[in-house]
Amino acid sequence: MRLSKFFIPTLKENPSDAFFPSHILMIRAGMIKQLTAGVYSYLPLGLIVFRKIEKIIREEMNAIGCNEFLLPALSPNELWEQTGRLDAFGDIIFRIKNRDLILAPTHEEVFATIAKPNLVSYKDLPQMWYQIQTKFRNEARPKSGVLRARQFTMKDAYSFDLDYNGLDVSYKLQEQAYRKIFTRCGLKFFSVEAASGTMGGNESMEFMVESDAGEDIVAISEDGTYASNIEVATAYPEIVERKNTNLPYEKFHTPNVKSIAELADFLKIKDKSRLAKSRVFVIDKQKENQENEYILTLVCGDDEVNESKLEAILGTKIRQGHPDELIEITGADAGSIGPIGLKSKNIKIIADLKLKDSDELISGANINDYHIKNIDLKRDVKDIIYKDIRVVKENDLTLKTKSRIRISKAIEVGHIFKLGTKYSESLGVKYLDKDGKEQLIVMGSYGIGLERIAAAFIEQNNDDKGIIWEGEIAPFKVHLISLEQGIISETSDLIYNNLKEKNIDVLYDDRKDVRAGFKFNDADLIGIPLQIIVGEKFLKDKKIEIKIRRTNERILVNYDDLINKIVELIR
RNA sequence: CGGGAUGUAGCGUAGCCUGGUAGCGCGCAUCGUUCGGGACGAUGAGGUCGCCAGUUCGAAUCUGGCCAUCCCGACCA
Repeated sequence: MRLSKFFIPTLKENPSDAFFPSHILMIRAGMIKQLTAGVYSYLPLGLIVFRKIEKIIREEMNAIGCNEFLLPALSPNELWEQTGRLDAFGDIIFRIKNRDLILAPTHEEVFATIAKPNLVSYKDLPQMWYQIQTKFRNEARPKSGVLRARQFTMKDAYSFDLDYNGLDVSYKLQEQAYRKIFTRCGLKFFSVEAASGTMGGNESMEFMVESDAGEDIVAISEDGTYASNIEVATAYPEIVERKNTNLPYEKFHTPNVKSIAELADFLKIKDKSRLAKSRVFVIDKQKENQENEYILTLVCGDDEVNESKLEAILGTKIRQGHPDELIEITGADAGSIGPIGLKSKNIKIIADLKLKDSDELISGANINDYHIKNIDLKRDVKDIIYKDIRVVKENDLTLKTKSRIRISKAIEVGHIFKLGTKYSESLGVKYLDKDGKEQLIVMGSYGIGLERIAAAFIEQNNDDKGIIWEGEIAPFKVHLISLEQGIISETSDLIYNNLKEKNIDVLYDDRKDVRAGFKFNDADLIGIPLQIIVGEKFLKDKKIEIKIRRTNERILVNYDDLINKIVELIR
């Protein structure tokens, strides 16, 4: 491609509303342009990169026998009502105003409607289907460029199996394909255990790229044996040891003490582990004649409650109690709540494993400005349940190997789910087995965010000059820079044609009246791995300069050896 | 959805407090000089100052409403 004909609006200055390197550089290198919040136009250079990622994904999906489809983005409301996801997704779904249609945020339902009349016998299974298609999600807060957009490209795949053993096989195939895809895309990635959220199902795995621009938080062990999304991460519980002093519990006055930090200050202590932190959660009633359920959680003062773990334990959505509810339920405001003397009897108490049978604890008295000391959970709190409900912290140890845990931010580039029968049940996707008995098809679902791969790659591969492409997803292999007219232009044209003959993707900066420095800076910004610089300085000795973008290393080669050297460097 | 900020030429911004000719840098056009790390000089084009209403002789500037964008949080395959 000749740069004189290529539309690539590079920018010298940083756009004012971009903060992360990938966002800044994708705009500055002319890859994308924002149309409105969370919606981007893909410009030629960006599209070339996205297409290369698509090609890798397509090849790896086809390699495991996955069939490519292309489903519509529009989809009837009715279909989504059948699985209950019109409500479950809520505001995240874009709705068409003048038709009962939605813009699909994912495609389980639509694929299932194809499966239903066609996968009817055990002989039809298993099947794996996928598409690479535009998804629409009405994100409340789009951010960080293409990392969280309202319109984006996803590879979504679905497996249909006879039973759970079959699902395990399909899931494993997808997992292996994912590892190949991300490796070929040049990402430094890792996989983590994950929560499945509104997708349903039990087991799920996320593929993560560590980056400050990421929105997920992960716990990673130093010995490399453990990595998990913080939502489901567990650590070795350092039990708060019993002292067995058997002191009676005692109420004491704590004026204006509202938080654990203030309580520690008031008591002049540093170790907050015996200051049991209480929080009240509510499960809203499902029907009119039911009552709300309340849960009081206890964790060590320096820990936090992990609400997603709590939801998993309870098997339902929870919410934090409103301030006016708290008084009603406990008798006190947040800050003076504890496990003893609760006003309402209908409260389930769940304590973290670290507090198992602990004594000499201090917690709220359920009377404003009072706390209780010498609480012995074993002695004083009946019907207490111990569960792992805390958020894993930096320097915690892993459960199995006691390796130190690090907390980091990460970009989720892929997510695979063992869905099970959630959709086949609600949509009636069944087959007849060998014995002529009706069975539910067991499904899996597998997603990759295309643009996120590109953004994650740039997050991991950039410097103060720009992007540093490498490997298969580089938009071009070589950036040929011609520095003058006359003989230099002729030589450059020759090199350009030779490279094209060798099928080497080359971007040729043949622009006239553009000064050298401008071309060099554009080249570093766009970040093609190899630069060939043709200028008078070396051409007078029949030499051509090759610059390696990543290392800034410069290699001088004889004109006649250039193509061979380039072929060698690309390999 | 809650909190905060911003909106002035294609991009980055000053001016707003204290109302009176809309300014600068980059980019763009023409000419000349320059020509291996975002050149220099000269001339020039480009603006409903986010939108609507109000106050005023007069509003980019003051007031109110709306819209948009960004940041923090909530939410979130």
